[in-house]
Amino acid sequence: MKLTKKQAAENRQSIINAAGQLFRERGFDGVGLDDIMKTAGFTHGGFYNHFSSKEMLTATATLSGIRHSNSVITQALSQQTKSNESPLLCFFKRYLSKKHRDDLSDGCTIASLAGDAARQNEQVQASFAQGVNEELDILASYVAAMPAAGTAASARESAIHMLVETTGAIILARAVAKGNPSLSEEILETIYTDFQIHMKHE
Amino acid sequence: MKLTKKQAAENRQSIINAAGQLFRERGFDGVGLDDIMKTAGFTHGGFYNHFSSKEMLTATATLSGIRHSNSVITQALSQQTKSNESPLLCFFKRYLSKKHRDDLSDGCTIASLAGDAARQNEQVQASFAQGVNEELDILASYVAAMPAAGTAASARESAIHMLVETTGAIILARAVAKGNPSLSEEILETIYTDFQIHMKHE
DNA sequence: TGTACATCAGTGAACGCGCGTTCACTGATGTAC
DNA sequence: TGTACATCAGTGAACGCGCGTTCACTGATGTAC
Repeated sequence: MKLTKKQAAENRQSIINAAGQLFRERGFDGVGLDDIMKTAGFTHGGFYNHFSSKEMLTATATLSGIRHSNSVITQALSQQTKSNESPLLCFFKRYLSKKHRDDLSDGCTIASLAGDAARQNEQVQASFAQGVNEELDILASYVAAMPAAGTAASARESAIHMLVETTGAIILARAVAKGNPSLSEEILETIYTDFQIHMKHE
Repeated sequence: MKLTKKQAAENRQSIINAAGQLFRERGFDGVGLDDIMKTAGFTHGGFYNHFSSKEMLTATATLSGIRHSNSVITQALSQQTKSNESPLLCFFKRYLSKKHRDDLSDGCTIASLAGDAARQNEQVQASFAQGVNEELDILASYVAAMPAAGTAASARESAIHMLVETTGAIILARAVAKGNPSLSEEILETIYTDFQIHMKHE
């Protein structure tokens, strides 16, 4: 039962999407091809018609997942907010919320998989780096367009800073959430409050 | 061949130490009890004489690993540096170095395992949270003792900030190291430079 | 202090189970003529 | 435009292998008397 090229491409994308979701939830090592193919709606023997190995899927799903998260950011930054709240601060509020902390499968791919990516091969890390760079570009171009913007170099530095603080806070908040909920919230709130203060000064 | 209580306790600690090192290197899911027991110098059947499950070892090795890292920090902060450089800044320089980034097995336990800890049960996360709180205490009491110190609350906020930035930077730098070495270094340098500037202002 | 026995940290083999990968087979699609 | 055939995305079963866990056994230690 051969499929049309379009149908085959759609099925391939289903596998990538299922992998992205499950990887974010359980990590690269915590998910089998069996789970992924079942989630995508197929039997797992057919996996190798689309990818040569689990590592190839890992690299593909990583970039696809980060790009999906990035598109959410782009959308959030382009939206007008009620009141005169900055869209960036508004996004940080959502990003540093308990809701996002507890939502592994639909949340930020960088935050969910950075720890795992450290132990992956060059190919997976190249995908990860590509996604990170694209997010930095989004943040830097937003900062550069702000009223009190400095140089392009300082915009990129700000972007790196924002990325490190937001992902770092979520990663740590998740690591202690079940064991010490108040510490987890304290971390998120401290970093968010700091963004609030910083952005009023600019 | 029963052993003295002292010998048995030492052997138990060997297992914990081996687990800590291997977990930092390869993550909780990436290491088998076989590897751990072999590294500690035993056959793997004996594991259950010391721990009731892998999860119990995971919780124990996590706290032990973080405490070991914390003792390194305490030592670094109490040391006088040549020139009048701050011991804290000096520690950050070492923490945010390529050497530390590439040294998973002897490096910071929080940074190596935060991503994995997010997917562990309450018991492991309680250990993780305990270790994080102890590190925050170390940093906060150091900040509180600085010449320009503010309130105790602001010292803790500073500590959380430092923890999030340093671990966040190392985690992201590791995630892209093999795929984009210059991005990896850029992240480390940007965060370190920011600490330099901030600490001169205080 | 000596003796007899329970304890328990080791060993090494075995157990199910899930994993990544392979393979023979199917049958609709896409291509060559 | 029709026909004949190669292609290839599916299925479902099988393969080794490594994992966490269990178990029978060993023999020195620690304890009860």
